[in-house]
Amino acid sequence: MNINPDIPATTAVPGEKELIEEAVALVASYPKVPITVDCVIFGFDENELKVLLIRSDLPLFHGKWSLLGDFAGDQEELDDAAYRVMRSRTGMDDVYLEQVRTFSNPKRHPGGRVLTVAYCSLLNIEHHQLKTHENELHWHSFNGLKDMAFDHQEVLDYCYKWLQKRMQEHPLGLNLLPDKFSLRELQNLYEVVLNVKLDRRNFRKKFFSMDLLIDTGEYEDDVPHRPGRLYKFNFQKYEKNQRSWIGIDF
Amino acid sequence: MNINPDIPATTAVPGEKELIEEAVALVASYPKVPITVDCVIFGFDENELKVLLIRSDLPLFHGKWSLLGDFAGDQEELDDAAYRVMRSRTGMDDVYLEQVRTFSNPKRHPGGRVLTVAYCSLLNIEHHQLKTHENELHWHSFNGLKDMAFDHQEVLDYCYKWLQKRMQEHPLGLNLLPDKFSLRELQNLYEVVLNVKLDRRNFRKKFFSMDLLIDTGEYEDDVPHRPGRLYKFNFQKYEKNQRSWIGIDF
DNA sequence: TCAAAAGTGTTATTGTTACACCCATGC
DNA sequence: GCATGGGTGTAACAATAACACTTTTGA
Repeated sequence: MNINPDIPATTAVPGEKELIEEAVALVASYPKVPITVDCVIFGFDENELKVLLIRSDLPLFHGKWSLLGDFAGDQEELDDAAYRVMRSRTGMDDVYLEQVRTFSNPKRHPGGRVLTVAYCSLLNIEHHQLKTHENELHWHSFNGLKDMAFDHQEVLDYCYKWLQKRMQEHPLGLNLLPDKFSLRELQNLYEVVLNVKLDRRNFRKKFFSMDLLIDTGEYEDDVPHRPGRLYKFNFQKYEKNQRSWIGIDF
Repeated sequence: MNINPDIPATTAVPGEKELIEEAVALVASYPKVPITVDCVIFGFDENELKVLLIRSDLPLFHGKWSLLGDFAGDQEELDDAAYRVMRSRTGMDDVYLEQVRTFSNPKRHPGGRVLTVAYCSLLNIEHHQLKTHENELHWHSFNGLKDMAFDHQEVLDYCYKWLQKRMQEHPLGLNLLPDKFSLRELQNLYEVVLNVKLDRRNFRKKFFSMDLLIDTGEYEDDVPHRPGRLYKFNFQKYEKNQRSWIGIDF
Protein backbone atom coordinates (compact mmCIF):
# COMPACT_ATOMS: atom_id res chain seq x y z
CA MET A 1 0.00 0.00 0.00
CA ASN A 2 1.28 3.48 -0.82
CA ILE A 3 2.08 5.75 2.09
CA ASN A 4 1.21 8.76 0.00
CA PRO A 5 -1.77 7.95 -2.20
CA ASP A 6 -1.02 10.88 -4.50
CA ILE A 7 2.11 9.22 -5.82
CA PRO A 8 1.37 5.92 -7.54
CA ALA A 9 3.93 3.15 -7.18
CA THR A 10 4.64 3.28 -10.90
CA THR A 11 3.33 5.66 -13.51
CA ALA A 12 1.97 2.79 -15.62
CA VAL A 13 -0.10 1.01 -12.95
CA PRO A 14 -3.07 2.81 -11.38
CA GLY A 15 -2.66 3.43 -7.64
CA GLU A 16 -4.94 2.09 -4.96
CA LYS A 17 -6.83 5.36 -4.88
CA GLU A 18 -7.78 5.03 -8.54
CA LEU A 19 -8.74 1.42 -8.09
CA ILE A 20 -11.03 2.28 -5.22
CA GLU A 21 -12.59 5.10 -7.21
CA GLU A 22 -13.21 2.63 -9.98
CA ALA A 23 -14.86 0.20 -7.56
CA VAL A 24 -17.01 2.98 -6.12
CA ALA A 25 -18.16 3.98 -9.59
CA LEU A 26 -18.97 0.37 -10.39
CA VAL A 27 -21.06 -0.11 -7.26
CA ALA A 28 -22.83 3.19 -7.89
CA SER A 29 -23.96 1.92 -11.27
CA TYR A 30 -25.88 -1.05 -9.90
CA PRO A 31 -29.54 -1.34 -8.93
CA LYS A 32 -30.30 -0.70 -5.29
CA VAL A 33 -32.95 -2.07 -3.02
CA PRO A 34 -34.29 -1.03 0.37
CA ILE A 35 -33.47 -3.57 3.08
CA THR A 36 -35.31 -4.23 6.28
CA VAL A 37 -34.71 -6.53 9.20
CA ASP A 38 -37.67 -8.28 10.79
CA CYS A 39 -37.36 -9.80 14.24
CA VAL A 40 -39.28 -12.88 15.25
CA ILE A 41 -39.09 -12.60 19.02
CA PHE A 42 -40.27 -15.72 20.79
CA GLY A 43 -41.28 -15.98 24.40
CA PHE A 44 -42.81 -18.71 26.53
CA ASP A 45 -45.53 -18.01 29.05
CA GLU A 46 -48.41 -19.87 30.59
CA ASN A 47 -47.29 -22.96 28.76
CA GLU A 48 -47.70 -21.31 25.38
CA LEU A 49 -45.27 -20.15 22.75
CA LYS A 50 -45.63 -16.40 22.27
CA VAL A 51 -44.34 -13.98 19.70
CA LEU A 52 -43.91 -10.25 20.08
CA LEU A 53 -46.08 -8.33 17.61
CA ILE A 54 -47.39 -4.88 16.86
CA ARG A 55 -50.19 -3.59 14.70
CA SER A 56 -48.84 -2.75 11.29
CA ASP A 57 -48.34 0.99 10.93
CA LEU A 58 -48.90 0.77 7.19
CA PRO A 59 -52.49 1.90 6.52
CA LEU A 60 -52.83 -0.71 3.78
CA PHE A 61 -52.48 -3.40 6.43
CA HIS A 62 -54.67 -1.62 8.92
CA GLY A 63 -55.45 -3.88 11.86
CA LYS A 64 -53.09 -6.66 10.82
CA TRP A 65 -50.32 -7.99 13.03
CA SER A 66 -46.75 -7.33 12.07
CA LEU A 67 -43.30 -8.44 13.19
CA LEU A 68 -40.96 -5.84 14.63
CA GLY A 69 -38.82 -4.49 11.88
CA ASP A 70 -37.13 -1.47 10.46
CA PHE A 71 -35.10 -0.37 7.52
CA ALA A 72 -31.39 -0.98 7.76
CA GLY A 73 -29.23 2.10 8.12
CA ASP A 74 -26.96 3.13 5.33
CA GLN A 75 -23.77 1.67 6.78
CA GLU A 76 -25.30 -0.62 9.34
CA GLU A 77 -24.46 -4.28 9.78
CA LEU A 78 -27.75 -6.19 9.74
CA ASP A 79 -27.09 -7.87 13.08
CA ASP A 80 -26.75 -4.41 14.57
CA ALA A 81 -29.94 -3.30 12.89
CA ALA A 82 -31.80 -6.22 14.41
CA TYR A 83 -30.42 -5.39 17.85
CA ARG A 84 -31.42 -1.78 17.34
CA VAL A 85 -34.96 -2.80 16.48
CA MET A 86 -35.21 -4.88 19.62
CA ARG A 87 -33.78 -2.19 21.84
CA SER A 88 -35.62 0.76 20.39
CA ARG A 89 -39.01 -0.84 20.54
CA THR A 90 -38.77 -2.92 23.65
CA GLY A 91 -35.76 -1.78 25.66
CA MET A 92 -34.51 -5.34 25.64
CA ASP A 93 -30.83 -6.02 25.33
CA ASP A 94 -28.32 -8.81 25.65
CA VAL A 95 -30.57 -11.45 24.19
CA TYR A 96 -30.15 -14.40 21.88
CA LEU A 97 -30.47 -13.22 18.29
CA GLU A 98 -29.63 -14.99 15.09
CA GLN A 99 -30.08 -14.40 11.39
CA VAL A 100 -32.42 -16.96 9.87
CA ARG A 101 -33.16 -16.17 6.25
CA THR A 102 -33.62 -13.49 3.63
CA PHE A 103 -36.97 -13.03 1.91
CA SER A 104 -36.85 -11.47 -1.51
CA ASN A 105 -40.19 -11.87 -3.22
CA PRO A 106 -40.54 -8.66 -5.27
CA LYS A 107 -44.23 -8.49 -4.36
CA ARG A 108 -43.80 -8.87 -0.65
CA HIS A 109 -44.16 -5.15 0.07
CA PRO A 110 -47.02 -3.20 -1.56
CA GLY A 111 -44.85 -0.09 -1.80
CA GLY A 112 -42.36 -1.73 -4.14
CA ARG A 113 -39.46 -4.03 -3.78
CA VAL A 114 -38.11 -4.38 -0.27
CA LEU A 115 -35.86 -7.20 0.86
CA THR A 116 -36.11 -8.38 4.41
CA VAL A 117 -33.68 -10.36 6.50
CA ALA A 118 -35.42 -12.33 9.22
CA TYR A 119 -33.85 -12.61 12.65
CA CYS A 120 -34.99 -14.91 15.38
CA SER A 121 -34.75 -14.03 19.04
CA LEU A 122 -35.60 -15.98 22.18
CA LEU A 123 -36.09 -14.42 25.55
CA ASN A 124 -37.69 -14.85 28.89
CA ILE A 125 -40.82 -12.74 29.07
CA GLU A 126 -40.55 -12.21 32.83
CA HIS A 127 -37.02 -10.85 32.66
CA HIS A 128 -37.76 -8.27 30.01
CA GLN A 129 -40.43 -5.68 30.60
CA LEU A 130 -41.80 -4.03 27.49
CA LYS A 131 -40.81 -0.38 27.60
CA THR A 132 -43.69 0.76 25.47
CA HIS A 133 -47.04 -0.39 24.27
CA GLU A 134 -47.22 1.74 21.15
CA ASN A 135 -49.07 0.12 18.30
CA GLU A 136 -50.38 -2.50 20.70
CA LEU A 137 -46.97 -4.07 21.11
CA HIS A 138 -47.67 -7.27 23.01
CA TRP A 139 -46.94 -10.96 23.38
CA HIS A 140 -49.27 -12.81 21.04
CA SER A 141 -50.03 -16.51 21.19
CA PHE A 142 -48.17 -18.22 18.40
CA ASN A 143 -50.99 -20.66 17.77
CA GLY A 144 -53.88 -19.51 15.67
CA LEU A 145 -52.05 -16.54 14.18
CA LYS A 146 -53.00 -15.87 10.60
CA ASP A 147 -53.38 -13.17 7.99
CA MET A 148 -50.48 -11.03 9.08
CA ALA A 149 -49.13 -7.93 7.32
CA PHE A 150 -46.69 -8.27 4.42
CA ASP A 151 -45.32 -11.82 4.14
CA HIS A 152 -44.88 -11.95 7.88
CA GLN A 153 -46.92 -15.11 8.20
CA GLU A 154 -44.46 -16.87 5.95
CA VAL A 155 -41.50 -15.41 7.81
CA LEU A 156 -42.95 -16.45 11.13
CA ASP A 157 -43.74 -19.97 9.96
CA TYR A 158 -40.24 -20.35 8.59
CA CYS A 159 -38.70 -19.15 11.85
CA TYR A 160 -40.87 -21.52 13.83
CA LYS A 161 -39.64 -24.49 11.81
CA TRP A 162 -36.13 -23.17 12.28
CA LEU A 163 -36.70 -22.98 16.01
CA GLN A 164 -38.02 -26.52 16.19
CA LYS A 165 -34.99 -27.90 14.41
CA ARG A 166 -32.50 -25.76 16.24
CA MET A 167 -33.91 -26.54 19.66
CA GLN A 168 -33.17 -30.20 19.16
CA GLU A 169 -29.52 -29.56 18.39
CA HIS A 170 -28.72 -26.71 20.72
CA PRO A 171 -29.90 -25.56 24.13
CA LEU A 172 -31.54 -22.56 22.56
CA GLY A 173 -34.80 -23.08 24.29
CA LEU A 174 -33.33 -22.31 27.68
CA ASN A 175 -33.33 -18.65 26.72
CA LEU A 176 -37.09 -18.85 26.90
CA LEU A 177 -37.04 -19.93 30.55
CA PRO A 178 -36.04 -18.10 33.72
CA ASP A 179 -32.47 -18.60 34.98
CA LYS A 180 -33.76 -21.13 37.45
CA PHE A 181 -36.32 -23.57 36.22
CA SER A 182 -37.87 -26.88 37.15
CA LEU A 183 -37.62 -29.92 34.97
CA ARG A 184 -41.35 -29.77 34.46
CA GLU A 185 -41.02 -26.29 32.97
CA LEU A 186 -38.23 -27.48 30.74
CA GLN A 187 -40.22 -30.44 29.54
CA ASN A 188 -43.32 -28.32 28.95
CA LEU A 189 -41.24 -26.02 26.81
CA TYR A 190 -40.01 -28.86 24.63
CA GLU A 191 -43.44 -30.43 24.39
CA VAL A 192 -45.10 -27.19 23.38
CA VAL A 193 -42.50 -25.96 20.90
CA LEU A 194 -41.85 -29.33 19.29
CA ASN A 195 -45.48 -30.35 19.53
CA VAL A 196 -44.76 -33.79 20.94
CA LYS A 197 -45.57 -35.66 24.12
CA LEU A 198 -42.50 -36.82 26.02
CA ASP A 199 -42.06 -39.41 28.73
CA ARG A 200 -41.20 -37.65 31.95
CA ARG A 201 -38.70 -40.18 33.26
CA ASN A 202 -36.89 -40.49 29.97
CA PHE A 203 -36.78 -36.74 29.60
CA ARG A 204 -35.14 -36.37 33.01
CA LYS A 205 -32.73 -39.17 32.33
CA LYS A 206 -31.76 -37.54 29.05
CA PHE A 207 -31.06 -34.15 30.55
CA PHE A 208 -29.30 -35.48 33.62
CA SER A 209 -27.11 -37.71 31.50
CA MET A 210 -25.88 -34.69 29.54
CA ASP A 211 -24.68 -33.37 32.90
CA LEU A 212 -25.37 -29.77 31.95
CA LEU A 213 -27.91 -28.94 34.66
CA ILE A 214 -26.71 -27.33 37.86
CA ASP A 215 -28.81 -28.12 40.90
CA THR A 216 -29.40 -24.84 42.70
CA GLY A 217 -30.63 -26.59 45.84
CA GLU A 218 -33.70 -24.38 45.65
CA TYR A 219 -37.29 -25.35 45.10
CA GLU A 220 -40.30 -23.99 43.30
CA ASP A 221 -42.56 -21.66 45.21
CA ASP A 222 -46.23 -20.87 44.94
CA VAL A 223 -47.19 -24.16 43.36
CA PRO A 224 -50.29 -25.95 44.65
CA HIS A 225 -48.44 -29.26 44.89
CA ARG A 226 -45.08 -30.67 45.81
CA PRO A 227 -42.48 -28.13 44.63
CA GLY A 228 -39.86 -29.22 42.14
CA ARG A 229 -36.13 -28.64 42.32
CA LEU A 230 -34.78 -25.64 40.42
CA TYR A 231 -31.86 -25.99 38.05
CA LYS A 232 -29.63 -23.70 36.07
CA PHE A 233 -28.16 -24.57 32.70
CA ASN A 234 -24.40 -24.82 32.48
CA PHE A 235 -23.86 -22.79 29.31
CA GLN A 236 -20.10 -22.60 29.94
CA LYS A 237 -19.64 -26.34 30.03
CA TYR A 238 -21.85 -26.67 26.98
CA GLU A 239 -19.76 -24.19 25.00
CA LYS A 240 -16.56 -26.05 25.85
CA ASN A 241 -17.72 -29.49 24.83
CA GLN A 242 -18.96 -28.85 21.32
CA ARG A 243 -19.03 -32.09 19.41
CA SER A 244 -17.85 -31.95 15.83
CA TRP A 245 -18.82 -35.29 14.30
CA ILE A 246 -22.33 -36.49 15.02
CA GLY A 247 -23.35 -39.04 12.41
CA ILE A 248 -25.33 -39.70 9.30
CA ASP A 249 -29.01 -39.51 10.08
CA PHE A 250 -31.72 -39.09 7.54
CA MET B 1 -61.31 -3.80 -3.65
CA ASN B 2 -62.90 -1.11 -5.76
CA ILE B 3 -63.76 -1.98 -9.32
CA ASN B 4 -63.15 1.59 -10.34
CA PRO B 5 -60.19 2.98 -8.45
CA ASP B 6 -61.17 6.55 -9.24
CA ILE B 7 -64.19 6.34 -6.97
CA PRO B 8 -63.23 5.61 -3.36
CA ALA B 9 -65.60 3.44 -1.32
CA THR B 10 -66.40 6.39 0.90
CA THR B 11 -65.30 9.98 0.65
CA ALA B 12 -63.77 9.92 4.13
CA VAL B 13 -61.58 6.80 3.81
CA PRO B 14 -58.73 6.78 1.29
CA GLY B 15 -59.09 4.15 -1.43
CA GLU B 16 -56.64 1.34 -2.08
CA LYS B 17 -54.98 3.37 -4.79
CA GLU B 18 -54.10 6.15 -2.35
CA LEU B 19 -52.86 3.65 0.22
CA ILE B 20 -50.56 2.06 -2.30
CA GLU B 21 -49.26 5.42 -3.39
CA GLU B 22 -48.57 6.20 0.23
CA ALA B 23 -46.67 2.92 0.63
CA VAL B 24 -44.69 3.59 -2.52
CA ALA B 25 -43.72 7.02 -1.26
CA LEU B 26 -42.69 5.54 2.07
CA VAL B 27 -40.48 2.90 0.48
CA ALA B 28 -38.96 5.51 -1.82
CA SER B 29 -37.85 7.52 1.20
CA TYR B 30 -35.69 4.77 2.67
CA PRO B 31 -31.99 4.06 2.19
CA LYS B 32 -31.16 1.59 -0.56
CA VAL B 33 -28.34 -0.85 -0.93
CA PRO B 34 -26.96 -2.82 -3.86
CA ILE B 35 -27.53 -6.55 -3.47
CA THR B 36 -25.52 -9.38 -4.95
CA VAL B 37 -25.87 -13.11 -4.88
CA ASP B 38 -22.74 -15.24 -4.54
CA CYS B 39 -22.82 -18.91 -5.43
CA VAL B 40 -20.66 -21.44 -3.66
CA ILE B 41 -20.73 -24.28 -6.16
CA PHE B 42 -19.29 -27.49 -4.78
CA GLY B 43 -18.12 -30.44 -6.80
CA PHE B 44 -16.34 -33.68 -5.98
CA ASP B 45 -13.61 -35.07 -8.15
CA GLU B 46 -10.53 -37.23 -7.70
CA ASN B 47 -11.53 -37.71 -4.10
CA GLU B 48 -11.36 -34.01 -3.37
CA LEU B 49 -13.93 -31.37 -2.62
CA LYS B 50 -13.85 -28.70 -5.32
CA VAL B 51 -15.38 -25.30 -5.64
CA LEU B 52 -16.05 -23.37 -8.82
CA LEU B 53 -14.12 -20.09 -8.92
CA ILE B 54 -13.07 -17.32 -11.24
CA ARG B 55 -10.42 -14.64 -11.05
CA SER B 56 -11.96 -11.52 -9.61
CA ASP B 57 -12.72 -9.00 -12.33
CA LEU B 58 -12.28 -6.13 -9.91
CA PRO B 59 -8.79 -4.67 -10.51
CA LEU B 60 -8.37 -4.05 -6.79
CA PHE B 61 -8.45 -7.80 -6.26
CA HIS B 62 -6.31 -8.55 -9.25
CA GLY B 63 -5.30 -12.20 -9.27
CA LYS B 64 -7.47 -13.22 -6.34
CA TRP B 65 -10.07 -15.94 -6.56
CA SER B 66 -13.71 -15.04 -6.37
CA LEU B 67 -17.03 -16.83 -6.06
CA LEU B 68 -19.47 -16.58 -8.92
CA GLY B 69 -21.80 -13.71 -8.26
CA ASP B 70 -23.76 -10.89 -9.75
CA PHE B 71 -25.95 -8.03 -8.76
CA ALA B 72 -29.61 -8.86 -8.30
CA GLY B 73 -31.95 -7.43 -10.87
CA ASP B 74 -34.38 -4.74 -9.92
CA GLN B 75 -37.41 -6.99 -9.55
CA GLU B 76 -35.64 -10.31 -9.33
CA GLU B 77 -36.21 -12.92 -6.67
CA LEU B 78 -32.80 -13.82 -5.24
CA ASP B 79 -33.24 -17.54 -5.91
CA ASP B 80 -33.77 -16.65 -9.55
CA ALA B 81 -30.72 -14.43 -9.53
CA ALA B 82 -28.61 -17.27 -8.18
CA TYR B 83 -29.91 -19.59 -10.89
CA ARG B 84 -29.20 -16.95 -13.46
CA VAL B 85 -25.63 -16.62 -12.26
CA MET B 86 -25.11 -20.35 -12.51
CA ARG B 87 -26.66 -20.61 -15.95
CA SER B 88 -25.10 -17.54 -17.48
CA ARG B 89 -21.57 -18.36 -16.40
CA THR B 90 -21.57 -22.12 -16.65
CA GLY B 91 -24.57 -23.23 -18.66
CA MET B 92 -25.57 -25.46 -15.79
CA ASP B 93 -29.21 -25.89 -14.95
CA ASP B 94 -31.50 -28.01 -12.85
CA VAL B 95 -29.13 -28.27 -9.92
CA TYR B 96 -29.43 -28.25 -6.18
CA LEU B 97 -29.31 -24.66 -4.94
CA GLU B 98 -30.15 -23.25 -1.56
CA GLN B 99 -29.88 -19.94 0.20
CA VAL B 100 -27.42 -20.09 3.08
CA ARG B 101 -26.85 -16.69 4.62
CA THR B 102 -26.69 -12.96 4.06
CA PHE B 103 -23.43 -11.09 4.64
CA SER B 104 -23.77 -7.44 5.48
CA ASN B 105 -20.46 -6.10 6.72
CA PRO B 106 -20.42 -2.51 5.41
CA LYS B 107 -16.71 -2.87 4.61
CA ARG B 108 -16.99 -6.09 2.66
CA HIS B 109 -16.85 -4.38 -0.74
CA PRO B 110 -14.19 -1.72 -1.36
CA GLY B 111 -16.57 0.19 -3.65
CA GLY B 112 -19.03 0.89 -0.84
CA ARG B 113 -21.74 -0.98 0.84
CA VAL B 114 -22.95 -4.07 -0.95
CA LEU B 115 -24.96 -6.81 0.69
CA THR B 116 -24.51 -10.34 -0.54
CA VAL B 117 -26.73 -13.35 -0.16
CA ALA B 118 -24.76 -16.59 -0.31
CA TYR B 119 -26.18 -19.59 -2.11
CA CYS B 120 -24.79 -23.07 -1.99
CA SER B 121 -24.97 -25.46 -4.89
CA LEU B 122 -23.89 -29.07 -5.26
CA LEU B 123 -23.38 -30.77 -8.57
CA ASN B 124 -21.64 -33.57 -10.31
CA ILE B 125 -18.66 -32.24 -12.20
CA GLU B 126 -18.83 -34.93 -14.88
CA HIS B 127 -22.45 -34.21 -15.74
CA HIS B 128 -21.99 -30.50 -16.21
CA GLN B 129 -19.50 -29.19 -18.71
CA LEU B 130 -18.33 -25.65 -18.20
CA LYS B 131 -19.57 -23.56 -21.12
CA THR B 132 -16.85 -20.99 -20.83
CA HIS B 133 -13.45 -20.52 -19.30
CA GLU B 134 -13.53 -16.73 -19.11
CA ASN B 135 -11.67 -15.33 -16.14
CA GLU B 136 -10.11 -18.73 -15.57
CA LEU B 137 -13.41 -20.24 -14.46
CA HIS B 138 -12.42 -23.63 -13.10
CA TRP B 139 -12.86 -26.21 -10.37
CA HIS B 140 -10.51 -25.31 -7.56
CA SER B 141 -9.49 -27.61 -4.71
CA PHE B 142 -11.33 -26.54 -1.60
CA ASN B 143 -8.38 -27.32 0.62
CA GLY B 144 -5.65 -24.77 0.90
CA LEU B 145 -7.71 -21.91 -0.50
CA LYS B 146 -6.94 -18.59 1.09
CA ASP B 147 -6.83 -14.86 0.53
CA MET B 148 -9.85 -14.63 -1.75
CA ALA B 149 -11.45 -11.47 -3.09
CA PHE B 150 -13.97 -9.54 -0.97
CA ASP B 151 -15.11 -11.55 2.05
CA HIS B 152 -15.41 -14.64 -0.10
CA GLN B 153 -13.13 -16.66 2.15
CA GLU B 154 -15.56 -16.11 5.00
CA VAL B 155 -18.55 -16.90 2.81
CA LEU B 156 -16.91 -20.08 1.57
CA ASP B 157 -15.92 -21.23 5.05
CA TYR B 158 -19.44 -20.60 6.29
CA CYS B 159 -20.94 -22.56 3.40
CA TYR B 160 -18.55 -25.42 4.02
CA LYS B 161 -19.65 -25.68 7.65
CA TRP B 162 -23.23 -25.50 6.43
CA LEU B 163 -22.54 -28.32 3.99
CA GLN B 164 -20.99 -30.51 6.65
CA LYS B 165 -23.97 -30.11 8.93
CA ARG B 166 -26.54 -30.45 6.20
CA MET B 167 -24.96 -33.56 4.70
CA GLN B 168 -25.46 -35.42 7.94
CA GLU B 169 -29.16 -34.67 8.01
CA HIS B 170 -30.07 -34.86 4.34
CA PRO B 171 -28.86 -36.81 1.35
CA LEU B 172 -27.46 -33.63 -0.14
CA GLY B 173 -24.14 -35.08 -0.88
CA LEU B 174 -25.55 -37.42 -3.50
CA ASN B 175 -25.81 -34.44 -5.83
CA LEU B 176 -22.03 -34.47 -5.91
CA LEU B 177 -21.89 -38.01 -7.25
CA PRO B 178 -22.91 -39.50 -10.60
CA ASP B 179 -26.38 -41.04 -10.85
CA LYS B 180 -24.84 -44.44 -10.38
CA PHE B 181 -22.16 -44.77 -7.77
CA SER B 182 -20.37 -47.39 -5.76
CA LEU B 183 -20.49 -47.53 -2.01
CA ARG B 184 -16.80 -46.77 -1.93
CA GLU B 185 -17.40 -43.51 -3.79
CA LEU B 186 -20.20 -42.64 -1.40
CA GLN B 187 -18.05 -43.34 1.61
CA ASN B 188 -15.11 -41.40 0.19
CA LEU B 189 -17.41 -38.44 -0.28
CA TYR B 190 -18.53 -38.51 3.33
CA GLU B 191 -15.02 -39.02 4.62
CA VAL B 192 -13.63 -36.14 2.61
CA VAL B 193 -16.38 -33.61 3.22
CA LEU B 194 -16.86 -34.42 6.88
CA ASN B 195 -13.17 -34.97 7.42
CA VAL B 196 -13.61 -38.19 9.34
CA LYS B 197 -12.58 -41.80 8.87
CA LEU B 198 -15.49 -44.22 8.75
CA ASP B 199 -15.67 -47.96 9.20
CA ARG B 200 -16.51 -49.53 5.88
CA ARG B 201 -18.79 -52.26 7.18
CA ASN B 202 -20.72 -49.95 9.47
CA PHE B 203 -21.08 -47.41 6.71
CA ARG B 204 -22.59 -50.00 4.39
CA LYS B 205 -24.85 -51.34 7.10
CA LYS B 206 -26.04 -47.81 7.82
CA PHE B 207 -26.91 -47.01 4.24
CA PHE B 208 -28.47 -50.37 3.47
CA SER B 209 -30.58 -50.19 6.63
CA MET B 210 -32.06 -46.90 5.43
CA ASP B 211 -33.24 -48.83 2.40
CA LEU B 212 -32.82 -45.86 0.09
CA LEU B 213 -30.25 -47.35 -2.28
CA ILE B 214 -31.44 -48.99 -5.47
CA ASP B 215 -29.18 -51.75 -6.75
CA THR B 216 -28.74 -51.17 -10.48
CA GLY B 217 -27.27 -54.63 -11.02
CA GLU B 218 -24.38 -52.93 -12.79
CA TYR B 219 -20.75 -52.82 -11.78
CA GLU B 220 -17.91 -50.37 -11.87
CA ASP B 221 -15.76 -50.31 -14.94
CA ASP B 222 -12.16 -49.36 -15.56
CA VAL B 223 -11.02 -50.03 -12.02
CA PRO B 224 -7.77 -51.92 -11.47
CA HIS B 225 -9.33 -54.23 -8.92
CA ARG B 226 -12.56 -56.04 -8.23
CA PRO B 227 -15.37 -53.75 -9.40
CA GLY B 228 -18.04 -52.63 -6.95
CA ARG B 229 -21.78 -52.70 -7.45
CA LEU B 230 -23.41 -49.47 -8.63
CA TYR B 231 -26.38 -47.98 -6.82
CA LYS B 232 -28.85 -45.17 -7.36
CA PHE B 233 -30.36 -43.14 -4.59
CA ASN B 234 -34.10 -43.38 -4.13
CA PHE B 235 -34.90 -39.68 -3.81
CA GLN B 236 -38.63 -40.32 -4.24
CA LYS B 237 -38.83 -42.67 -1.29
CA TYR B 238 -36.72 -40.30 0.76
CA GLU B 239 -39.04 -37.38 0.04
CA LYS B 240 -42.08 -39.37 1.11
CA ASN B 241 -40.76 -40.56 4.44
CA GLN B 242 -39.69 -37.29 6.02
CA ARG B 243 -39.45 -37.71 9.77
CA SER B 244 -40.82 -34.90 11.89
CA TRP B 245 -39.64 -35.62 15.46
CA ILE B 246 -36.03 -36.70 15.84
CA GLY B 247 -34.92 -36.07 19.40
CA ILE B 248 -32.97 -33.87 21.74
CA ASP B 249 -29.31 -34.12 20.98
CA PHE B 250 -26.71 -31.67 22.10
C1' DT C 1 0.40 -64.79 -8.08
C1' DC C 2 -0.01 -60.38 -6.52
C1' DA C 3 -2.12 -56.03 -5.42
C1' DA C 4 -6.18 -53.74 -4.39
C1' DA C 5 -10.47 -53.09 -3.07
C1' DA C 6 -15.24 -55.68 -2.60
C1' DG C 7 -18.02 -58.01 0.23
C1' DT C 8 -19.61 -59.96 4.59
C1' DG C 9 -21.26 -61.05 10.68
C1' DT C 10 -20.74 -61.05 15.37
C1' DT C 11 -20.20 -59.15 19.78
C1' DA C 12 -20.06 -55.52 23.27
C1' DT C 13 -21.69 -51.28 24.38
C1' DT C 14 -24.61 -47.63 24.39
C1' DG C 15 -28.79 -45.21 23.94
C1' DT C 16 -33.87 -45.35 23.66
C1' DT C 17 -38.38 -46.68 24.77
C1' DA C 18 -42.06 -48.20 27.58
C1' DC C 19 -43.97 -48.51 31.81
C1' DA C 20 -46.05 -47.84 37.65
C1' DC C 21 -45.53 -46.73 42.20
C1' DC C 22 -44.60 -43.94 46.35
C1' DC C 23 -43.65 -39.02 48.00
C1' DA C 24 -44.23 -34.17 49.37
C1' DT C 25 -46.89 -30.29 49.40
C1' DG C 26 -51.11 -27.07 49.45
C1' DC C 27 -55.75 -26.92 50.11
C1' DG D 1 -57.31 -36.97 53.28
C1' DC D 2 -57.15 -35.79 48.70
C1' DA D 3 -55.59 -33.79 44.51
C1' DT D 4 -51.55 -32.61 42.03
C1' DG D 5 -47.49 -33.10 40.18
C1' DG D 6 -42.40 -34.63 41.95
C1' DG D 7 -39.31 -38.10 42.01
C1' DT D 8 -37.48 -42.71 40.93
C1' DG D 9 -35.69 -47.91 38.27
C1' DT D 10 -35.82 -51.69 35.23
C1' DA D 11 -36.23 -54.50 31.31
C1' DA D 12 -36.67 -54.96 26.25
C1' DC D 13 -35.14 -53.19 22.27
C1' DA D 14 -32.57 -50.59 18.79
C1' DA D 15 -28.52 -48.37 17.24
C1' DT D 16 -23.68 -48.01 17.17
C1' DA D 17 -18.83 -49.26 17.34
C1' DA D 18 -15.13 -52.28 17.02
C1' DC D 19 -13.05 -55.69 14.60
C1' DA D 20 -10.70 -59.75 10.24
C1' DC D 21 -11.12 -62.78 6.77
C1' DT D 22 -12.45 -64.47 2.06
C1' DT D 23 -13.55 -63.07 -2.80
C1' DT D 24 -13.04 -61.02 -7.23
C1' DT D 25 -10.87 -58.62 -10.59
C1' DG D 26 -6.89 -56.51 -13.51
C1' DA D 27 -2.25 -56.37 -14.27
